[in-house]
Amino acid sequence: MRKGSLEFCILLIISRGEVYASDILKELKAADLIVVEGTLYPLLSRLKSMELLAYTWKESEEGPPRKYYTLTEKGKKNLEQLKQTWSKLKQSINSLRKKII
Amino acid sequence: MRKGSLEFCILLIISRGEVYASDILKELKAADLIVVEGTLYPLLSRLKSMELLAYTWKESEEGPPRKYYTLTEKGKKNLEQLKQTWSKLKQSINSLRKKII
DNA sequence: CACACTACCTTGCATTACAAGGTAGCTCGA
DNA sequence: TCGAGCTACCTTGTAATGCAAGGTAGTGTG
Repeated sequence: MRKGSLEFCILLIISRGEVYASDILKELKAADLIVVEGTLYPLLSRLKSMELLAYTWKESEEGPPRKYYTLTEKGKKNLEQLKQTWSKLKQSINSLRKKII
Repeated sequence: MRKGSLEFCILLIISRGEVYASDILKELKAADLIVVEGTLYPLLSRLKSMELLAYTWKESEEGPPRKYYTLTEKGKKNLEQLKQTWSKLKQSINSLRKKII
């Protein structure tokens, strides 16, 4: 019915610029969405294998290297799709709320 | 993360007046939400066992009797909760969309 | 009385998210 | 120089959600 709004959020965040997992978790937390590592990593892997995301390893100045993610062309298209899906879902729920018998 | 927007939709529909399963499916379809029987019936049972819904059997003028559902007090409270959850999710996603780096 | 229709429900599977736990590189202080 | 702690990655097992497919039974109609 709604195909995971989390995926939508992740793609939104990555669309704004190269980030690595901890960045994403921070952004989600800032937006008041609680997500844990055990959810995020498998999802990133899945999106990678679906070719919606690409990553490059980058050295960090403090600690181990990081995987920085970006959207592929396919990922950008998919994000546009999800924006529409989301907008439709909002409309549907709105119509259910307004329609009082 | 979002605890099923479908449950929200079902409760919304039932909150507007006594309905039976096929009514709900029609309403969902009218709102452009595709749901099938195999999804709806187990969900209704679950909501019943959670005491959010109650039903009464009613004779039909054409065909077998129907289960008409209504919200319990608990169900009404739960629906208010879900309205808030939904509103927060919308805000969260909005904030992610607006915030362009 | 058999067939079609309506309305109920169940089973098995795929996907999604979480809790919990595990590996390994890097830095810093003793 | 080495080990404790941090950061960052990932995996496994489990619960919940939703769908596809199929099944049961009452009712009306030709």
